[in-house]
Amino acid sequence: MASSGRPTVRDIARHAGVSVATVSRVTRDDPKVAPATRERVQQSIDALGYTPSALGLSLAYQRHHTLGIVLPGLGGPYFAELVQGVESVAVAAGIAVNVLGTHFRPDAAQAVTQLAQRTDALVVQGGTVDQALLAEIAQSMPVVLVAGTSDHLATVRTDGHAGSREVTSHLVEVHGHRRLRFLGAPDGSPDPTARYHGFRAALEDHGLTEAGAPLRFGFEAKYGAIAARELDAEGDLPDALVCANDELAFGVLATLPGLGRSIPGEMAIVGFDDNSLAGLASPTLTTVHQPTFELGATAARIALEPTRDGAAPAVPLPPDDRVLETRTVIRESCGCAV
Amino acid sequence: MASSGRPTVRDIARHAGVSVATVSRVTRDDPKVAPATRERVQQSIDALGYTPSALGLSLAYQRHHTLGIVLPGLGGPYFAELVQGVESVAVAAGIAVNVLGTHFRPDAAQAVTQLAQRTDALVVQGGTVDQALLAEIAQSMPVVLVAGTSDHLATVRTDGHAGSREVTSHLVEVHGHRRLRFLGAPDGSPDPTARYHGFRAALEDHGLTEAGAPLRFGFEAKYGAIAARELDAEGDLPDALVCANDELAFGVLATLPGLGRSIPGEMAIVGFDDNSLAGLASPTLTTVHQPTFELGATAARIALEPTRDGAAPAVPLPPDDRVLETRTVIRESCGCAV
DNA sequence: CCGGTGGATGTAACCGGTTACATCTGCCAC
DNA sequence: GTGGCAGATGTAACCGGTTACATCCACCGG
Repeated sequence: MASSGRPTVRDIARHAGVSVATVSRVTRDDPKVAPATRERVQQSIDALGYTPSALGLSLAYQRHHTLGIVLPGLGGPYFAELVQGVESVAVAAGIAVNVLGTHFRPDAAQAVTQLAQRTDALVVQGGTVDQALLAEIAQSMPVVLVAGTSDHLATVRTDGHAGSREVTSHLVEVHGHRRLRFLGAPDGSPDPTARYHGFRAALEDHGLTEAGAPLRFGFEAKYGAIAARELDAEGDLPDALVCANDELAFGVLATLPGLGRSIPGEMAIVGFDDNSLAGLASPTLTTVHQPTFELGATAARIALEPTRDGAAPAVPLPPDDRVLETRTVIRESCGCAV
Repeated sequence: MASSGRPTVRDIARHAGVSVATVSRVTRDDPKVAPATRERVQQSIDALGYTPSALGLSLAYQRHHTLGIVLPGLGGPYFAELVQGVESVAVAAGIAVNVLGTHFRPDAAQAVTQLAQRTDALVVQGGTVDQALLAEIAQSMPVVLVAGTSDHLATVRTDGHAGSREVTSHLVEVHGHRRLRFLGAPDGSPDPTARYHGFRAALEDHGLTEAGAPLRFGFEAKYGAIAARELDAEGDLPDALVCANDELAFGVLATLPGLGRSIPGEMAIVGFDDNSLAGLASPTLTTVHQPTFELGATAARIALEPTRDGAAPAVPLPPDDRVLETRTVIRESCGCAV
């Protein structure tokens, strides 16, 4: 039945009049094949259009040559850039990337468990998966947590607390703002939480303890727009708005001026991430730069390290905590002229 | 060596004192097992923490229980929503989704070929993969092209030409604009191309043949911002700007007003897609609604259809062309008061 | 008492690769 | 002429599941 479906090693072996071992040697460029035989096998391979099955290879090598990455969802430039960072490393190592979005999936835990079965290592965005589950998975394969902290896992993150504290201090010290609010839900994911705490720390540094409650919203641009409309409807705006990420800030930026409220005239605004849009919108966005691409690339490097030389037994990763630098980028939206 | 690594069927069989066939019957809920035996096997399974290997299952069933989706990249709400549509169908069918971003990958063709090996069906966004390659893959597995046309493939799309023509006509007929420009590179992907041609058709309908060249930019918000700065620098704005998607429109919206140019006062603007942000920004965005989620869901349904009952031999899909409805949504940014 | 029946279980082949080890060949040195 | 060796190739087991078919056994009716 060589006719149905894709040809297999045994089809090639029969066609070329050799054994499967020899065919395998040819496909793997094993030098222990006589030139004439190699030539004959190669012709059969070309004639039948043979490609080794990924499934068979995975089974034999006990390796999938695939890296899994778990995110809440695919929306927004942060995740897009993170994934690109991961891919840049994986692709260079000849490893495929498998992206899983957990947002809106009730069966996230199960989906991650399945993903773990189809991959050699996992890169997980903080706040997407229960840490107990992750710790268990991490016992049998490399798992790297991005933008989160853990006693048991390898982590890669930036210091959101310090960055947020610094940019908030700028608003208070340089521009003299005193009524500041935070936009973004400071619970759930570790990143927004750290940023909120940095914001609070800066306020306390300056004796501003009466800060209003954070505006609890999701992290996509549309929530920035919704928040902007609410703020406008409330009447008086705060002096400055510290957003959990740039996306939210753009949502505000695309809404408030249209409602007749000037930025930064009536209200200053700062973001977090330093998106590609941050330096281009008007006013340009004051924000905290974080190396998102590098975050993904570093996580991928750590995750793939134990898998590197073919033979390694995919040992679990030791706990570790790598912190990448952030940098405050002052532009126009805080009120600074340029 | 039952101690190292995950337990297999044979480990369970030994532990429970039965054959592998019986273990397999228990895991598959085959009724042909005596209750007492089933109980004993189940205890061994629980004791050793056994889960059938996805790899073994795939090999035996010749099926991956995985659907692949190919996109240019993960940026922007359009793709996020498309993926969610695909996932909604796949997850309900107990099928995993594997997302591949081809953007910035020099080896896109190879990556897609690999993906095809690890999945049962493919959903491909138009303009990401060479059609000849797709046609070849489609001979051995179901492939659905989203937002593209083809003589040889099953396709699902919306009529971007008609939608774009309609919204452009609105700008001309209702608001009397005569100097219109199109934002977005009208080559490469089929979607922007169709929208550009619809735009041109509307102009010709009204005898406006002197339209300027399209502003050739990518399709992310940042390019909207760049275009806005260029337009502002040029001096006089067109009467109206027709954007290839909402993202671009928001880039413009987050930039031009800050440069002192009012929208829609000095220039009207319309988008395409009807993002979640479209009704929230200010001015609210006039745009063409397209059922993005449904686009993904429909594509997934078609792709998975031949795979549905376990036994089917994954027959290639017959060529087909399904067109989903679009609807023009008039809001404020075209100049209409609300 | 014996043959037939059907339910429970085991054996072994198969899915598509890799690879340890065995075998076969030709050549060389003694 | 023969033993040893090395290089080329084949055989068969293995990775982790499923499943056609064989086997075993208890029970039944004649």
